[in-house]
Amino acid sequence: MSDTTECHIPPAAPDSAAVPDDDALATMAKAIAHPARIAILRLLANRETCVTGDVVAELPLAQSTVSEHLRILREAGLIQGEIEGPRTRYCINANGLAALRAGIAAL
Amino acid sequence: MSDTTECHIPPAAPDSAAVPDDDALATMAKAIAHPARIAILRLLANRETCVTGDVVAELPLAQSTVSEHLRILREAGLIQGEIEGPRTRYCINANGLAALRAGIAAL
DNA sequence: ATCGTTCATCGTCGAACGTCGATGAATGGA
DNA sequence: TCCATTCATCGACGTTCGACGATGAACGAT
Repeated sequence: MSDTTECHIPPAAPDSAAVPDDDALATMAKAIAHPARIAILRLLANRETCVTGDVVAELPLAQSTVSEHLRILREAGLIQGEIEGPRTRYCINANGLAALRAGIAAL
Repeated sequence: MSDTTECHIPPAAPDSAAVPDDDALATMAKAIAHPARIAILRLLANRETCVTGDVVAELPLAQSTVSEHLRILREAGLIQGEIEGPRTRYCINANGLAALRAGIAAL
């Protein structure tokens, strides 16, 4: 059942795209308010292999720094990570991204 | 010819919605990454009177703090201000907001 | 010409951010 | 069982942010 080559996003809500409140929107905006985190989002959107080590290899930053950026994105709800043995596989959280878009659209 | 009750947005580009580069996107995202600035954008979107003093009156912040927030939004290209005698009238920059939406959409 | 109003800018101070190296927990392989 | 790999967390350090009061420039009215 486990699929190690694909990040399986749980079904969750299909695409309700609920508009977040101001604080949540500010948090999500802050999450993408850094070039490194934008690069990470782009990386996760364009690759199916989204293990932490891969992200570290693509960025000119220390492993601890990348881990911190991943934490910020995860806590903002824009990505999600699942532990996979000794490593962690990250992927885009489509719902979070939809909420961000909805929040911006509602401005 | 001068219209003191309406913020006349210069025609500019209709709605090209060019996707900004990562740094510009990060700057715009940082601009809305604060509840007070989100509140200001909402204020400017819902009112036709957008003089600095009005914004100050609506927020629980000092005049200098609001002025700083307005500067950040202006430099990010999300709002624009025109001097009108002793006061300054601000309004939404539709093109900047469209660029932000385009940048988020392209993530 | 003088005064009051309006607003941007400056200086300051504490809090939060961004980065790094070091450390340690968890896992899988030898 | 022991070791190597992977990653999150911690502590430290410098930078940036957010807030304020004070100051001064620009303008209109008297």
